Amino acid sequence: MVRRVSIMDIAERAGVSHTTVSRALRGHTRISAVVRGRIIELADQMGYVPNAIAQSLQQQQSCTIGVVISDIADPFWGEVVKGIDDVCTSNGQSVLLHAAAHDEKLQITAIRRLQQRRVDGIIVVDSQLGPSEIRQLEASGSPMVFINSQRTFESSSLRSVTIDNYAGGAIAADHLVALGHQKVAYFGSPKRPGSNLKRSLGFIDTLVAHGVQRSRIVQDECATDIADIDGGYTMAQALNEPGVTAVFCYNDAIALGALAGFRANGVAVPHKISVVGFDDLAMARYSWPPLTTIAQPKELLGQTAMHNLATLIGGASVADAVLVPSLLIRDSSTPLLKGLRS
Amino acid sequence: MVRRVSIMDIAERAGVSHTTVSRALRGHTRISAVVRGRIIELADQMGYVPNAIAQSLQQQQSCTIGVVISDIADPFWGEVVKGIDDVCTSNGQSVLLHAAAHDEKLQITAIRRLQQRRVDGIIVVDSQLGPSEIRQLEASGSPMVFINSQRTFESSSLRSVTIDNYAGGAIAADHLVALGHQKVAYFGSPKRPGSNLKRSLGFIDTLVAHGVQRSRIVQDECATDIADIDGGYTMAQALNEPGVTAVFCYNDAIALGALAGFRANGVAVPHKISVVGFDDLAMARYSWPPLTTIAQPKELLGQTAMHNLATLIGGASVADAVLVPSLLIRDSSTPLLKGLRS
DNA sequence: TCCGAACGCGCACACGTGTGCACACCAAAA
DNA sequence: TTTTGGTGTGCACACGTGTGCGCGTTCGGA
Repeated sequence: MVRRVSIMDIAERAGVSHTTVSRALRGHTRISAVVRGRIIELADQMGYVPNAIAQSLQQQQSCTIGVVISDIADPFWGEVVKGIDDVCTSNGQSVLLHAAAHDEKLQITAIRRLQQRRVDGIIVVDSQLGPSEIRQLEASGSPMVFINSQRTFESSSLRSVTIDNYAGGAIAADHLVALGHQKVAYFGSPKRPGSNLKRSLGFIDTLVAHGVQRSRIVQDECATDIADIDGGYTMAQALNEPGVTAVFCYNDAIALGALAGFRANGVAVPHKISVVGFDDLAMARYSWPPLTTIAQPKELLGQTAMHNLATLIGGASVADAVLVPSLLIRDSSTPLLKGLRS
Repeated sequence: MVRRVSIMDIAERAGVSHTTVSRALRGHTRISAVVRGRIIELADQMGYVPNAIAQSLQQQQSCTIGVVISDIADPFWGEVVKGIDDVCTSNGQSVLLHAAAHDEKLQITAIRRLQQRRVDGIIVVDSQLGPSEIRQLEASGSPMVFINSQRTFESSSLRSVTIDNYAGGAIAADHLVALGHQKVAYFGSPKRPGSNLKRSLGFIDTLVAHGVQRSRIVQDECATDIADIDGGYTMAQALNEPGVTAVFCYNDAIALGALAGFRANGVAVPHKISVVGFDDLAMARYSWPPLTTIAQPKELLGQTAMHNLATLIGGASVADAVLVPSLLIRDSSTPLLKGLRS
């Protein structure tokens, strides 16, 4: 941290007290126009940059938001963070970023470090935290909002913003059943146990409600230590269930990998098998074939979380938010009959 | 910022001065074992969280790194930030993120805000800043490192970490010429004038050196206000030069869009046209066809920048770093003869 | 001329932490 | 007993900023 000019330095040069400088720069009333003018000019000329650290200490607020994120390189979370950052900058706040892979301990230490930095509030993305940690965090008093938490929790002070994963799974099932598919697969992600379970449950329940037999729904999961897209590729290659005509994937990354995996196996999408993703990544529109997917409002997710966090910080209370996903039909899914014809 | 227990509170409860508490918690010598034990226990029991803001003010360093980024949702920058964050967390530092689109003014204001926060150093990614701004920033005294800056600059104190864009373009040209292509196109990105120019120059110079006539090299550019991938799509659709058998794209996003655009036009890749990208995004391996590309060491870019920034902060000096890209041959490029045969 | 009000500014403190210096205490050596 | 040296602790300050309160000055009205 470079030594920089302070209001004391300006005060000395201007022949006034630092109090006067502070008031002049902050546009306080009851400072004579001449003095104010001279101080402002002097500050500019001396290259004064206000010390936000000292201000934070004095004002007891840092105007800083902490964000704990499982994987910053994931394009999905990138869009969410963009939404957060948008609201932050328009609020005059800054974002303190801390990565913490899908791991309880890492997330807790990240949160602790943010609390040391006295952030005004914290957004945790893809949280793996359970009831006991939540209770502990409640006690710490920091306003917090969880985006797409992997575990549900009850809390009076901590809030969540979530996509309706169960509904998303149901929409995918509706879509595939409407296309005539009767034997389907689900490609899951064990790294996100909560949302994975809900998407699969919504999917399976709805299939069953439409009369699909449970035995005709097969499930597979990625290894936990590989990237989603690689997992999708290997699951597609490994799929060895005769008669499966459609796959619903936990997310677009898995689905995009699956497209490549099926292609490598000579299984035509969508003619032999339909593929449905989840998220609507920027890439999904341009894959081959363009991916049918359950779209999440990614930036809105971040913006909503940030808005709710801001009201929490303001002392008011907000409700948990649940955003709804929507079906985006492209070319990777097709009616069964058309598929059989080919 | 919630009111939290301070070392003064602990001191009062322990019946000692805050000095003693501070020393006990920091593991200072010459504090009796009994007193230290009691203080540590008390701190734990009272839920003490050290105030990093006060520490920063006292120590004159914030242990915080500012990052200015053009687009956090861009998967390329996501990987770079990951590299930065890795080094930061292992150094015990935090990352203050500020978005600032491809715009000089925005980047300057972002830097100013980071300086107000008294970050120990700043990394600017995809900078558009010219000599006059650079000189201004030099005067501010903050250690800074630029990753893939769009404009070259001379500076005694500010450092850069760059991929060798010219060499990357040359590699692409070598590859395509070796495959027998004699009429080629370049799909550029005006949003990044510096790297765009270098990649195209390296590409064109090398083509010419290999005997390709200048008139047989066509160039196109995205609109500035749309996403890369959309731009690639439209450029591919608009390409109306008979005889062009290969395209080198500014980056993978444009190339992936181009793959879709050619497909929509019924132009087979690589049989009718070869496509080469730049970056090696995670997706590039799984596109159809898998994308030949000039790979950048993305995480290494971030790590190197962070390492160099750390030494700069430590008062030592470092040299500018130039990392070399490498050719990754996949299926989107193919020999011309084979292409003609189909 | 006198008095109250408004104005312009500084003193002193607070925020939470770390540290140089001094001081008190105790044990061992002279 | 005095000196020396080491040990454990507190005082007072610093970091840079904002603000309640009080003091001196000026101005307008009676």
